[in-house]
Amino acid sequence: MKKFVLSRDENSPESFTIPYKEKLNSAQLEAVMHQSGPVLVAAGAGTGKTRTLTYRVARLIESGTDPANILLLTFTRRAAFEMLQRAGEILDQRCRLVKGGTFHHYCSSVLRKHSNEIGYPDNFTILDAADSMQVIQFLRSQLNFKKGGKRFPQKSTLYSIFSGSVNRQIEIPKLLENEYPQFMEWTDQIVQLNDHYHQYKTDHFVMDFDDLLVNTRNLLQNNDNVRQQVSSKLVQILVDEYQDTNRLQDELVQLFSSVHGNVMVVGDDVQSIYSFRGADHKNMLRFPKTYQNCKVIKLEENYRSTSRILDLANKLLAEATDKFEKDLYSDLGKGSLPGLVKAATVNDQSRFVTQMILQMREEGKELNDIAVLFRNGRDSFDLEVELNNKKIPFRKFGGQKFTEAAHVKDVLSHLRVFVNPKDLISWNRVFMLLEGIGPKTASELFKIAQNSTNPLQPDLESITNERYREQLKALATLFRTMKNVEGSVSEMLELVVEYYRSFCKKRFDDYPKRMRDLETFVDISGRYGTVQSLLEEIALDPIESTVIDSEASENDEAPLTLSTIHSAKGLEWDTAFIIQCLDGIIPSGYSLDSDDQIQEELRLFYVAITRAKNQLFISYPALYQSYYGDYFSKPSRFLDNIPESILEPWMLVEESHNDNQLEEGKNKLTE
DNA sequence: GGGTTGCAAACAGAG
DNA sequence: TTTGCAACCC
Repeated sequence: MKKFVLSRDENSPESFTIPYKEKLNSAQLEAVMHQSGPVLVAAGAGTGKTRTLTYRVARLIESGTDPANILLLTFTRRAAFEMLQRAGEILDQRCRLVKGGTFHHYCSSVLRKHSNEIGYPDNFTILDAADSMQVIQFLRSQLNFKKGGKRFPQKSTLYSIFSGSVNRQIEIPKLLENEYPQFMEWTDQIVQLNDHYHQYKTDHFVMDFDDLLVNTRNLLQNNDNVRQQVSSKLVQILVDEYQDTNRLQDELVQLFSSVHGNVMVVGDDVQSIYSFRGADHKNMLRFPKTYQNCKVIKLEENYRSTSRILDLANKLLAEATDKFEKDLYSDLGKGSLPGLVKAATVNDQSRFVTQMILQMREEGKELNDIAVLFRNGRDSFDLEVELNNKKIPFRKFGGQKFTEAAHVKDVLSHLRVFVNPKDLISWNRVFMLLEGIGPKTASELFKIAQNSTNPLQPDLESITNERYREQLKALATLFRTMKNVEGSVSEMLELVVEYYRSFCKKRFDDYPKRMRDLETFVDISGRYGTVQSLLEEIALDPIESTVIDSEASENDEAPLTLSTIHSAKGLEWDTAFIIQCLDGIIPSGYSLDSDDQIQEELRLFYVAITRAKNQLFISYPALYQSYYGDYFSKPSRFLDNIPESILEPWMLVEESHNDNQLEEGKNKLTE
């Protein structure tokens, strides 16, 4: 095919309203002003990656690119939202029209538009990881694999296998051989189960996260009309956090940019921390080879952290193998020496963090300039209690999500069958709430519902069992009343929540708290236009638990941030605490038998450290309390070779009335 | 047969 | 805090 490029009268730099030259360094400016063709921006931590993307969005719009023809792909929805908001502030509201979001979001919107081309209706629903696992579990029990008591992999393992195979584009047998040799004897059964899983998803009009990417890729690959239609609207494509994209996403970028070829990817290979999800930082190394005439721009000056924090980061990275050589430097002064805090117990660690935060707040620091970072969601539990006691408001990112809690899933299942009556797993959940109904009866009822003219008002004639006939009538009534208020998402949700109240009471000891959660959920559900969009948004961007909690509280002080390191990616704070830096936590105990995985844990630790602008505390408890008992623990191996001149040891001393003279460099704890 | 209940065991990271 | 499994009731 021939291509004719329509030229446009570019604005001259002088006519821009934004003084780009003053706001950006030369490398950033080059990236922002780049006209057309592929570009790779290799950007170290804190070198103004976000700033560059933000200004580029504004610049493109100023130069006359229709904002609706710009696609900004980011790692989280929040990141896209914040960047476009910033762009809007420096330019104007046109920036809101830019398409921004994650790969999953964008693919989902493409698929809704073209669902018929791939044999789906447009009301397909999205399975989150837990839903997918339930489907797998259901199919597994149907297939009934049992053989001499040999262990068949758990549903979560099966899910990782299926998902890994898709995202890395490796066949299942090969993947088993490489990563799960202990399950190789089950290869045939696992492959068979995967086939059933695929069949299930097409039969029941559901897609999992991976399907959003795969189906979009397949659609664009197999249907040239659609590919042209989609990619001709993507005049400029920007991809953030490119080091954490996988093979499949790489292919998508190629398809999206196939008409215009204007694609800028931005990333930092040493911040690649998502290989467990199939991310391959070699995408970055490959990029210049895949795209001919690709320009490479490096951002190296760090604008975030003081040099003492960078010294620690650089020192740590010296241990990393397989990376681009890169030394971060900054002009922000030396700053204070990062501290390595040894606490006696987990609770002492929490008291230290809490008291430091209180002290900083006293000195005028804002809580939202401070973050506490950790490896696993549960590593902050003790601290959360301590913060609550001291009435310090916080928001937590990562870990268990609000929408993953059992009571929320119960309620959502009702909405899901309402939108997509073929969703068997949700029906099962709905039915199994009823007294006397287990998996077997639930499947029977599902069949009855499917064979009825309206599955939401199933034909109950054939049901002889009086015991649940009444309950099923109540359920049918619920769906009928929901239909009546269709259009008001909050009202529909409220009906479900009221219906659910008695089940909640029966199922949970802490039912008042759970009901309060659900009521808050009703309150915030007004922001979703339709039930379908509520379900979609929630699957692709689950609500954090603390959002629901803080919605209820009246405190308007900007809160402290607690976050897993993974969720803290791309963000920065004046002060950061990294807690639970124990060997076995970071690096995670799961990673110890593979060198590649330990390297990834090291990069993760690097990401954590480079979140801090001014002050950094790394802490660990000397005695670690696990559910199984207490044991003495060793600080992270990554700290082994760090000299005290780079990371200063702190010790915590209990305040005592007859000893007021504390030595220099020591800090005290008070009750 | 099918549903419920109680106990032992394991527990990442996220779209 | 959830999940798998075995023993126990309708």
